[in-house]
Amino acid sequence: MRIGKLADKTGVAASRIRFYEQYGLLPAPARRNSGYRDYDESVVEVLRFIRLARGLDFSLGEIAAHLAAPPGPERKRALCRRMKDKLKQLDHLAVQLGKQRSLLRNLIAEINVQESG
Amino acid sequence: MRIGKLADKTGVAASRIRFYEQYGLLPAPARRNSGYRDYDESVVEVLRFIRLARGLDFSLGEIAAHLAAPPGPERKRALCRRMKDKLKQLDHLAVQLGKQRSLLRNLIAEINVQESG
DNA sequence: TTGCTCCTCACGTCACGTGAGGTGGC
DNA sequence: TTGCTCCTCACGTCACGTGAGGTGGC
Repeated sequence: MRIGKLADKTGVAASRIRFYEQYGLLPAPARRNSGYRDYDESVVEVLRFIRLARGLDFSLGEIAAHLAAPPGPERKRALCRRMKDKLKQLDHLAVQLGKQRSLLRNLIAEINVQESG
Repeated sequence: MRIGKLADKTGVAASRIRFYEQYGLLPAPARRNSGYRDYDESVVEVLRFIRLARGLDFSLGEIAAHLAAPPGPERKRALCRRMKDKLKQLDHLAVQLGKQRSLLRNLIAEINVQESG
């Protein structure tokens, strides 16, 4: 399958797929005589995993570390650790975001009381 | 006052202050014979405003637009509009963040049930 | 003289998106 | 032939941080 089809199937833009390949996240696929990339089905699952992980704000480096490790209980534990760390980061972010929002609401309330600014 | 003192007073790193000057957010200060920047007190307030606005995730472009406009009721209305827009963006972000967190919690729960991965 | 502060470039960061300029394939 | 897909560079994005290499000032 060509890159456009893969992009449609996974919801990952072709330019992004090429970027992941260059970055080393994805193996270089076979090429047709024309030079077009020719993917098989197995990469679909990998790309969907990457998409999920990116959606959870994992960096490409973290994703690469996971994909490079051999499957097994050790990798599973490492993944679990990463996810728990990430959850803590997101919790912290949520707190920050809550502060930003209440500060902003206060500022909006204030500005409507002042004479000018 | 030199840039180091200004950095201490405002909590904004000297490298960042220079960057804001180059970007056009801050007016170029006077210079001593040595070439050192020489600030007066008035810039402290401006920098603190920038710091507050950046903390609320306003872009430098948005901040520049506000600072470039002449003070008065029109600028006040524009600022109010910007703040309300920003609040909506932050509300949206909070929703996204909530989804990310619950997805992550589910994944963590799942992985502890599976045999391996 | 020492050591702290300051100066100006210039490059790196992160994860891509977007052209430019060219070609394959039905 | 048309028009869609694909190719490879190379540069832009955003808001800085971090050197390199040099100098002022007590």
